[in-house]
Amino acid sequence: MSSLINKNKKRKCIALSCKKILLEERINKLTIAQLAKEANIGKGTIYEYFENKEDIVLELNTLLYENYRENIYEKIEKEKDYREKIKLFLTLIYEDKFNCHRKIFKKFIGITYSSENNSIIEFQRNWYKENFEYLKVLIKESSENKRLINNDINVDELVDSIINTMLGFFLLSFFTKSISETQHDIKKYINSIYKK
Amino acid sequence: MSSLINKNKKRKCIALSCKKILLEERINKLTIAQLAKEANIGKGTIYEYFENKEDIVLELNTLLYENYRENIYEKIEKEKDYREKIKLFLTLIYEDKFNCHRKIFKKFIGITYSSENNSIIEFQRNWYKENFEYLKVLIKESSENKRLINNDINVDELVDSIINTMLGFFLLSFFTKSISETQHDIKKYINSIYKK
Amino acid sequence: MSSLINKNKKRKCIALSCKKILLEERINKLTIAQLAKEANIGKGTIYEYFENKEDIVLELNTLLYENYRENIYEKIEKEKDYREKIKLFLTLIYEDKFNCHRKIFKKFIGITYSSENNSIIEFQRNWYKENFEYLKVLIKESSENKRLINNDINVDELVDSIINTMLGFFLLSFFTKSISETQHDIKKYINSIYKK
Amino acid sequence: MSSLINKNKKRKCIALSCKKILLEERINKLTIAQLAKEANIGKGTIYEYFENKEDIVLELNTLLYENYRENIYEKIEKEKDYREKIKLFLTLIYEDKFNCHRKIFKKFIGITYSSENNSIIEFQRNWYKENFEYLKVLIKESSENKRLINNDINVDELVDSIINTMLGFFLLSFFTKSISETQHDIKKYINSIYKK
DNA sequence: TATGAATGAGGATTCATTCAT
DNA sequence: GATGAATGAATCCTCATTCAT
Repeated sequence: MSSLINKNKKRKCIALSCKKILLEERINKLTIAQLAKEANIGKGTIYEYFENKEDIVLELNTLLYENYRENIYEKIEKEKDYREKIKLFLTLIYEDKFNCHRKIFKKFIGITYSSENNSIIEFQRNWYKENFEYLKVLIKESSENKRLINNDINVDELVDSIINTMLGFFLLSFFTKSISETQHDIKKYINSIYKK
Repeated sequence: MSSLINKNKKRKCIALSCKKILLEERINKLTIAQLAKEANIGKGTIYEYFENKEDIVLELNTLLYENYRENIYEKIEKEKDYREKIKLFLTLIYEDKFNCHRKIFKKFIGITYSSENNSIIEFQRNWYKENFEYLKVLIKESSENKRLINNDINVDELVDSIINTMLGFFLLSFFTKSISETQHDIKKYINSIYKK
Repeated sequence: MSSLINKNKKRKCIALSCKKILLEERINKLTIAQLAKEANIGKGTIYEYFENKEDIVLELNTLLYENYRENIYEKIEKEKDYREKIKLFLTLIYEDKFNCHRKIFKKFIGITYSSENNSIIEFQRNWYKENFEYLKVLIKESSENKRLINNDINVDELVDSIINTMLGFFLLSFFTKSISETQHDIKKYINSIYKK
Repeated sequence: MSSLINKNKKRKCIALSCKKILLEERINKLTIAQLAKEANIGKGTIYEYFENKEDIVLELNTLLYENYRENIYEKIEKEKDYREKIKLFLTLIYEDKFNCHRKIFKKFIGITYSSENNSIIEFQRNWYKENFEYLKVLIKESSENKRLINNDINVDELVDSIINTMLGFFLLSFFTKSISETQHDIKKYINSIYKK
């Protein structure tokens, strides 16, 4: 049992070693040899813990995502106003402290749409579900206090569209806008779904 | 002069040969040798027309995108109702006839977020600009007839958020929803920005 | 007949175009494509005038060597003192105006000892013969005025050893000494074969 | 520690496999595939021990040069007469037993003047220094017994010129003279620097 | 005579993976 | 469990050369 825990620790350790390299290089420049060196272990050892490279990147992404989530959930908790909570939910990723996370998430998206790895697809589905549920609660709470601009809208549909929009903003933030513009525009967007 | 035209034709021809392979394989399984065979030309010939593999995929993507755009613009033209035009703009990509386009676009997104190729970044920027301008016209026209649910919203911000949402829907259509659900949800989303 | 002359002119023209590239790149970076571009002719045309790349470099080397020879012969002619003539014969190559020549000669030596091209071997043999004869005359003349330190030495042997030494100086000038040191040392060397 | 020794042994082993091929082919015909085959190892293995092809040839040259040096130093030691020692120093390379060495040294010179490899330049510099120091000792000893023909000459300059001459003889031995002529002429040359 | 598009053999190099220690 | 030397398939890309125009 403790062996399993150790195995898990080592997995994390290896995956995190991968982070430094991935921040500097594109994924297909990440080599097992390089990774082994960075993690101070033998090349063969990596295969004791991972099936392949994508697995490692998935593990890294999961770790970073969990870290990111904990961080933002905590912050969102502290905020009392629900509309502001929602804004935080969509914009905290653009804070400087998440620069690395953003870069890795970007590369992970690259893999997601290049490979056909099932674990990755699974991760994406879970990401959606989690965000959906979390945002749904926020929206419901917020709509009790603030009136949504559209009274008739189905909450599920609204939540869904917000998540889609959030994803779109994230993706385009790498190409068409600056970070601060993105944050600003997201806030405007959130305001636009509420009555004045 | 005619040589340049021919050169361009050949570029297209080679890029299109790439399509068949790309539909079946992931990008890093697309080899120059395979492509040369498919295009019935020598490996060296490919390098007369393209700098590298990414260039070819970019050309293919551009070709398909232009074809897609012509197609949908034509259809949107025929539609009289502006809200419907917008719906078409966001949903036509999910029609069966664009199945291949969707698959290639997906792979292209994979490259976009994996590589640091400047031409690809340029393509993304142009994609955004074009869509922004096109959609802006539609929104303006539509808001004259149909009243937007949010009277005060800045049109640019609205257009921007719709494009972001459109992109988000597209990306998640590969993982979380069926094509028909996606289309349905997009229509609901568009309706939600108008008064009843 | 005039066709032959033209053919020769073109050969020279192509070979000279090769110079610019060769000064910047190592020989195996010199490509026919690059050369054709520089010479403003078609790739195929080059094969009308040359058998292969080594042939072109040989032609270039020959051209430069002839130019160099004319130049130094002229200068040596002007000098009256025979010991000084000999010094000029060995040191003029290190003048700034022959920088390019030196670089090309160096690359040519690289080819000489890498390939087994017969024309190149022939060129080397002729180079030796010519220099031998030319230097022999100088030595003879000089020994009539200045007394050689070694009275008994066979002139042929002396000439031979000087040419060998000259070659050695040239080769090591690329690695172990500065140009000015080389020139200085050569002069000392020449002085050493004469009585004070 | 013993790993380092083994690594070095393997390097030598690979480099020596290169010898056989190099004796038959020119350098740019020496392929990694061929070399791997000859050395009975995988192509990839070569890259565990060497950076590139030039590195391998440098290693081979170094090995052969060390072997050659040991050999001649031993022989020179046995000779008592210092003038004869010097003659041996300049002529032993032309003995039949060094036929292979000579051929490889020739090819190495080809690389030296074709490439811009720093390690190779370093090798050349060291070669000069070593020979200079070694020959200087011989000259000094010899000049105590035999009187140099030129009493005033600076020993350093004399040594330098002899090395240059030695190099020149070596280079021209591939083109203008037979081995035996070369040996003969070198001996004459050495005699010429001494009084009768 | 001149061309330059087309070629494809060929080579360097990479790197995930294995397996004996 | 850990290792890292050995591997060789796989791939990109080059470039001399040809030949139809």
